[in-house]
Amino acid sequence: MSEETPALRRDAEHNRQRTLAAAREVFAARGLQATLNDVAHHAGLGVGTVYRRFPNKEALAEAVYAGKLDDIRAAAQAAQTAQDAYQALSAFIEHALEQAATDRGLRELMRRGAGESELIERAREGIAESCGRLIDRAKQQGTLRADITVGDIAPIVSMIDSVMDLPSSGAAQPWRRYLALILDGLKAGLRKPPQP
Amino acid sequence: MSEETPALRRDAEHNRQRTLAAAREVFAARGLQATLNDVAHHAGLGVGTVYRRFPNKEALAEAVYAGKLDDIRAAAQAAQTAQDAYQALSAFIEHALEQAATDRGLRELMRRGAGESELIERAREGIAESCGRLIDRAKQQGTLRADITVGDIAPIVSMIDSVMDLPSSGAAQPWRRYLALILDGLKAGLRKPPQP
DNA sequence: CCGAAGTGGATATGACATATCCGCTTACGT
DNA sequence: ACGTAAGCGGATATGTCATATCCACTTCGG
Repeated sequence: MSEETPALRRDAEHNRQRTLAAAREVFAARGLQATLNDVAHHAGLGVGTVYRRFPNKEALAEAVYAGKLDDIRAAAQAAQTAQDAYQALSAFIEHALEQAATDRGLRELMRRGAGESELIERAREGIAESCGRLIDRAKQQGTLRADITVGDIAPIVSMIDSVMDLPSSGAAQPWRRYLALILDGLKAGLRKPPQP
Repeated sequence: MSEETPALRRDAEHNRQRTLAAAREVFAARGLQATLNDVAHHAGLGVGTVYRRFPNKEALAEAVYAGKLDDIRAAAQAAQTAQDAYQALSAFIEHALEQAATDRGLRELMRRGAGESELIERAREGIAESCGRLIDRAKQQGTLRADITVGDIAPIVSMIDSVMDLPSSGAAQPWRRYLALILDGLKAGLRKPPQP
């Protein structure tokens, strides 16, 4: 409330946008370890210009990804309205992974541990809560294995993530195959009966 | 044939062994990015001593992991003798992942792409060949889904690997659960029929 | 007991990313 | 138009870190 932004000069604002756009592209293509020099050059600007608007890479990354993470969180919340919870959960996971598939920076951000980025932390909380609700509901509907918990979502996402980093030889989006395989394994009532 | 090793002095040979042992421990615990300084210190030796025996970290890592990789390759070959190919394949994958589970360095080595280490390259070839045979045989025996290929093994291993790197909260070896989930998904004839 | 082999660890070297600084340029209110 | 505050560029200072070397000293072993 007290943080009055003094309004940027028009060219400065323009360059700020160019910086954000460049950062989005560079982070997506080369990951967060890309240099602010890289970003600046890709935007056709000097490094100084970038540092004038963003104190450091962390801040720039937050500006770039805050929106995307909110979208994902919102999607998890929106999934609550569906009547088939298992269906909604699957669709949400696939949706989230689609974002990750085209953005290496987002993948690296998602891999960050607990205290490494409170931006992620907040997103994770919201998403976990929504997923938890979906999971409970899906179990009640008898469509999800009873032994699945919220804690399984992160590992599953991480597993598919790792496939995306592989030097994909062959099919265009191999991760979809593996995701389908796993999601299928989560379904209730598909097990072969112990012994006939 | 022409490479005559001039036989080390007794203390030197002893230190070489200490270096290898320390490297095994340090690489296993902290990964290949650990410094040769770390290794030397952990062995109670000076850096110079380590560099006298191993020209660089790469060479030390090869000395450390050549054996382990050969073992894995051998296990893949040995699996051929089993009569149930699907069973043998599952067991082999689990065996390989058990090695990876306790050795971060090995995990990092396995993640290396094609041209990054010809040590891995050779191991990969042998393993791929053995797995290929097992896969073919399992399909013939009707125990493996027909759409699975050798190319699926690496991604699957990579997926489980990624779970091992996660800040495991909860069960001791979460990866076994996920491996079981996936292996189960590879079985033939478990699909729910399209519609009753 | 002597010379060759081995040792330690301080340090040179080289990469590399972060962030700053300041002379010059540009926007824009008057 | 013009003055000035805002903005710009990018060379470079700074800091970090791993690799590898060097050489005075120690130890082995014939």
